[in-house]
Amino acid sequence: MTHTDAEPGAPVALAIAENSAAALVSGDDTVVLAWPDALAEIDRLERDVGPRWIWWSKDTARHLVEAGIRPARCWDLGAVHRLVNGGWRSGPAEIWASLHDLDPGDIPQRSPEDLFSQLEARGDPDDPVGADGHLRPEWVDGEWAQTAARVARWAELALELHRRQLDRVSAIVDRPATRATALSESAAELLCAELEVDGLPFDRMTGETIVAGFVGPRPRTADEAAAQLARRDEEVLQHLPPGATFDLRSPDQVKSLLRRVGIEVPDTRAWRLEKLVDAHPIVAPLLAWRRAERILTTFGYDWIDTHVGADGRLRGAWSGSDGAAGRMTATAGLHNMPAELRPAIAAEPGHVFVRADLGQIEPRILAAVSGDPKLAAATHDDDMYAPVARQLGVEREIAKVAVLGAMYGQTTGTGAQALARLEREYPIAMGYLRDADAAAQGGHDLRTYGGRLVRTGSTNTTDMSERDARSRAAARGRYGRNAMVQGAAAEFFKTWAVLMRARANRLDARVVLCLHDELLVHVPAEAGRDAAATLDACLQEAAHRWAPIDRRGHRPVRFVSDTSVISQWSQAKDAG
DNA sequence: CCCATGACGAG
DNA sequence: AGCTCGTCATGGGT
Repeated sequence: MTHTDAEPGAPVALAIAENSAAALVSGDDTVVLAWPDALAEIDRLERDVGPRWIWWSKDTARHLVEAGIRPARCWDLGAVHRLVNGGWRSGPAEIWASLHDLDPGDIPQRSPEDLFSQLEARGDPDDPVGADGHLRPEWVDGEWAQTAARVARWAELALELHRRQLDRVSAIVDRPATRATALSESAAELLCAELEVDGLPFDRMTGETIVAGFVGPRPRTADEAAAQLARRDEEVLQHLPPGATFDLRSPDQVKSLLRRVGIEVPDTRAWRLEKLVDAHPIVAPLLAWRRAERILTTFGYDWIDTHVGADGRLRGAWSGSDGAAGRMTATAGLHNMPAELRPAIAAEPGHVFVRADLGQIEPRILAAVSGDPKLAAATHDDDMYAPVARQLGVEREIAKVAVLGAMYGQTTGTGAQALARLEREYPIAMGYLRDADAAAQGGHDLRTYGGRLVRTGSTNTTDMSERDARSRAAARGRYGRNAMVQGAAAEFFKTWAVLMRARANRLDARVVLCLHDELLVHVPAEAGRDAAATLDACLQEAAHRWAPIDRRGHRPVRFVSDTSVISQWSQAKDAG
């Protein structure tokens, strides 16, 4: 077999045509192996050599993870494309177009009639590139997987594009961390494949009991379900004159309902109604109805049936970065599960969770990326708002609101006066935010500390009123401000997460949930303490990469986490 | 059937 | 304070 002379970390491109073949390409050497026999060779290479696997997307990674192979190093062309170019789209056609300086707007779409019409109009099926220089959509959609030679070509293209991406990354000279970010973003995408395959331990009995507490027992017939609905509607409607019928699911009708009882509101959002619970006895039941309705429609029995497998794992689709600031995303409600349902996220028998969340991550990140020494000094406190408050000569709460307001572009409220002092005491950090705001308002794209492109996209304001145009620009400014901090925080979080992923294998531990500033790790009970220590060590390593210790043995920016060993996700820091 | 909007959960 | 995301609902369009 070939590739035996490869060095650790040497690029080996991999393409896998599901259930048929896998191609491995390194340098001039191309091998195609039958699937699943190819797994043995991939596994051997991973053990003996440890190459950097180059692939188009997480799809390839999933094939390995499903087979029990957990690679150490990879380069994900899609993930790096999103990093360098911003935005959501990162399919092969977009990657190809970008690296050949072609307009992504010209990427050919496969029109419906092509599905039925003559083959000859579509060009040579062995040639991935069309006359316009773009990847042919038919090739991208599946032709690449139809013969061994084409699978090999697909992997060869990946290897070639990897070289081009490396050049692009090197060209981003004002963001020297970009290369490191490309690696951690690739690893984060691989972690996403593992999160999809592994799933999150979910105790179905507990989950169904919690749901029942909101909406009653699981209805056995359609009539029973309808009766339950009617009963819950009646809890609200009984406060109206008899005969009044309003559909509580329609915000417009709820507005009419409230008008009937003398309450006039521009919208019926919960935070607005909560102020009006004393205005009429119908408001409190209405809010309770909304909470139950959310459980019923989004996190009820259907949700459990759809997303929890027979193995007691809750599964969704994961993405390593969204199209804005680059945070991880997940479907199946994994990122917005109501707190009441968290007891259902339970470690399996003989296992525990190690849970940790980063403390005050965004202001600490701001101190790091802006290089403000005074703000950095404040991060040495466990609660960095305390020293900031002393510096400003205000209450802690005021200081906190002011710092958050500066990062998020707050325009009103009590933070406003402290903002002026913030500008004076921390001019470098505040200047960093102001620059981001101004650039975004001017429609200039930004790059985070880790090198992610943040598109601000100047919208057409010609047929807008002056007021609308100004408020639009202000919103873009806030977006830019926020994205620079939130984006860098996301990069830092992913660095932490993928370090833990790498170290966790030794303990049979698995990262099972990533939640923006929080990690949940599932681990055999006897290794719980060890895993917790490892998680903290990974944070220190991530911190070292972002804020290296200086000549005097001094770490400029300190990062902190709250770590606990628990058996249910609900046992957070206060309880556990 | 697609799309915009409201509403709401999480961070 | 503000920003993201995904999800479900209605109600307007095609």
